[in-house]
Amino acid sequence: MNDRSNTPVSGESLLFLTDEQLRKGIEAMFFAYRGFTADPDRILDEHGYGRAHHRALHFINRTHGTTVNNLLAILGVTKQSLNRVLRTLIADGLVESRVGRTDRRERNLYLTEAGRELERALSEAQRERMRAAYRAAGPQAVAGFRQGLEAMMDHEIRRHYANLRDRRP
Amino acid sequence: MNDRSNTPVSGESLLFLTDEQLRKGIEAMFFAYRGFTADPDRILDEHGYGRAHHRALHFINRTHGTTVNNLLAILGVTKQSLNRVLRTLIADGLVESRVGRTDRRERNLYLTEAGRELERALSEAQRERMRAAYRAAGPQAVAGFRQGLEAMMDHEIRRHYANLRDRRP
DNA sequence: TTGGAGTGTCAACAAGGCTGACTTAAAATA
DNA sequence: TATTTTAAGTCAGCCTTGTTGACACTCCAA
Repeated sequence: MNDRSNTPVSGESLLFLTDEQLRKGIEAMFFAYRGFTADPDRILDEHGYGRAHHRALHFINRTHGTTVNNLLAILGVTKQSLNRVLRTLIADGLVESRVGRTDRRERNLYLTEAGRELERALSEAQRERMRAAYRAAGPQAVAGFRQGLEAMMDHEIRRHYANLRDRRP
Repeated sequence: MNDRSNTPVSGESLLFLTDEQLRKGIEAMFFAYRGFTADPDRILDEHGYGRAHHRALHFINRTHGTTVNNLLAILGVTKQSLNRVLRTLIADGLVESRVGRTDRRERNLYLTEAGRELERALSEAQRERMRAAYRAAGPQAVAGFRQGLEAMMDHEIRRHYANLRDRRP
């Protein structure tokens, strides 16, 4: 329809992309994300949880002792929405909420042993999928894959992500 | 925790990936998908639609005259769920549903001019994001990006995707 | 002509988003 | 010290989008 030409993406060129090529990328993104979440979704379902729980577990595990406000910023949801999820995770003994030491208004969040166990099962499924994808795509594709993903994030979120990356214990 | 080593992914090696590297890939996937849907989400919101409407518009546009059953298979939702979305799109005059000519039980779905217009706005936002990502990642990353995404899909879905790709008019 | 496929619709429910209003406790500040 | 702001939690209510289950209609094909 609006395709400019049939010129493919050539090695080192100025990057002419047809609408057709872009459409394929868009659909690949859609289907890939579905594949990416499929395995955890099955595990979560067995426990009566959803993706929202997975996200919370992931980021609490990744930044031990993070505060509720911090989590809100990363996840980009409302306090009420997150609270509903956190409440069940705490009630089920997967997450522990401790009053902050320096600022007693804050709550620091930690995974319990049970929480770590579920998180490990979820992330292992996802890591395995990621490994398989990397294997299938080949070593030379790995860098390009990550670069493409990072370039697609919103800038502020990418900053967030970069900060998180460095702040690791 | 379970990191095997600090050995990075090396050019042509056997692909040893640390858990840390995999975790970064997992988070990149999460944040990238959010960026990927952010622009269309804003447009959809102005029209009172959601992502479900976007998906329907996309695949009807992409395979003109597709049947409801076809769409169900691609989207992976229930008939009832899709029907709710289709009903509003038809009522709003964005989608036309014509009784099948060869099999009058089937309905063939088409975008109206208004439907094409919205679809174009949505996909243009997404294409622009994709172009920017490719530009930022650089030409040598483009192939790797697509390969990584395709390798992450479920196999049956990838077949679907491949078929769709070839069946284009 | 009958069975089954494709489609549509009704009802009811759940997850997980949202807004708005309000409380409590603690920290920061005037 | 008194006041304001901040962090967290909660209640109520709404929306979208997913789910089941039941059922009706059309119409093709055996």
